[in-house]
Amino acid sequence: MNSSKVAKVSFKEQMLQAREDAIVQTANRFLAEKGFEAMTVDEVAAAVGIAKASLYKHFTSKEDLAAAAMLRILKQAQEFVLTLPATDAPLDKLRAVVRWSMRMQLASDMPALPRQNSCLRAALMANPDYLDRLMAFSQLLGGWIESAQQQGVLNPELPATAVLYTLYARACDPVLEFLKAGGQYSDEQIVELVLGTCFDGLRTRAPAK
Amino acid sequence: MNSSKVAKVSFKEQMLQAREDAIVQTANRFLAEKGFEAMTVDEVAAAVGIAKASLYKHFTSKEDLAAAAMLRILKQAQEFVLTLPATDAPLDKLRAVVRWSMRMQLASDMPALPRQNSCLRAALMANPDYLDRLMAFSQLLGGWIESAQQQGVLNPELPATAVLYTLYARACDPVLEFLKAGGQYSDEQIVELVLGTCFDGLRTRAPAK
DNA sequence: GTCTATAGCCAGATAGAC
DNA sequence: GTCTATCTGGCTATAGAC
Repeated sequence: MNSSKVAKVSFKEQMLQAREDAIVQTANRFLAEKGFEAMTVDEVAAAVGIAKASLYKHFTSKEDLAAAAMLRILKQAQEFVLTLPATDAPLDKLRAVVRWSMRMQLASDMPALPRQNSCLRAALMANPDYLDRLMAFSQLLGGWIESAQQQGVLNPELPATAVLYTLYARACDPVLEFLKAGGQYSDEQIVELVLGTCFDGLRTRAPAK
Repeated sequence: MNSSKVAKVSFKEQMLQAREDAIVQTANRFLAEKGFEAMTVDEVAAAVGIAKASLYKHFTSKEDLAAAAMLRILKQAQEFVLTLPATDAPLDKLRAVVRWSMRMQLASDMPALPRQNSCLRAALMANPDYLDRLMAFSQLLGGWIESAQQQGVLNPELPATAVLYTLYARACDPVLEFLKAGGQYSDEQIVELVLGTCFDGLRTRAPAK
């Protein structure tokens, strides 16, 4: 008897969690497609198929909802880097992370980074879980960057933070959108094209010695 | 008598034009700092020091106002490229244009490119003057890109449009904002840093033969 | 053309029944 | 917790006097 009650509660909680996931996933898509300001809570609720008031039982504000979506994508990024073989070279791991983020963007699953002067940014900076994860993720990538620089494959004259920001920025690079709108290239071609310009630049490479 | 009347009218028109320029310039700054959605017509009017209704005598809508600002920055870009010596190498001219756009961004004078799915974009695409200028500007840069590729200094394997978009995207690269927020580098250092990663990439260059 | 005042609308957030 | 219905504030845009 007791166990059935427990199972029942657990089932309810699972349903609740599943709904919350659906809300965040939907918000994530709208954030990726339209940005925080243009996204409305109404359309998120409508797309999920619930009333707006129900959504507000899960999230206290639009910023709170968007922050949950940003936290979700950050968690996914952390899960992704766990799948990378430890034997891979640091430079290859960095490339893999950028490739992953660009694929997410092309699939409309990557919300754009909030502007410096944005209310969403304020909400994120007030979220310790987000901040902690972002710092841990940045330190992981920062370690790879420094290793690659010591190995001589990544330009050692570049500040590690500048490299880090450059990689982060690929997740919201409008070049992907432009090339996709052109309709001339497949998603994978676009990813490899932009990945190449990111690491090798636009100039012609000197032939390897 | 007639001449004084003409002069008077001309003076009035000049004042009117000056006011309109002030409005567009202010709108341009807010577009650069907050983006189209977050900018309000109220704050533009307040910053200029006029009533909102007066602003609407000059521009029929918020989109119209923003389009005027986008047209203005495009005209400035066209004026800038006219100052480049014809004797400069194409690659140097491209570099100069990107440097100019990044300086404008750091000075909060460069409005962000509108998203593909934005009402501002629709207004711009409906503006023949803007479209014509954008096409002319793109063809000018496109010519320089192809020349640089034929000279072998710009990677000939990259599609010219991909190069063009990559250069355009530097004007709204969040990396500049991030590095500026860090407070560790001067604006000029940031510009040269990002210019370097754009053309030469993140990887270590093979030593020149 | 400039102003004050306001219309009209829309989106974020809430009240209260079930 | 979910819903319908509503409040509230802010923003675009306009009316009308001067």
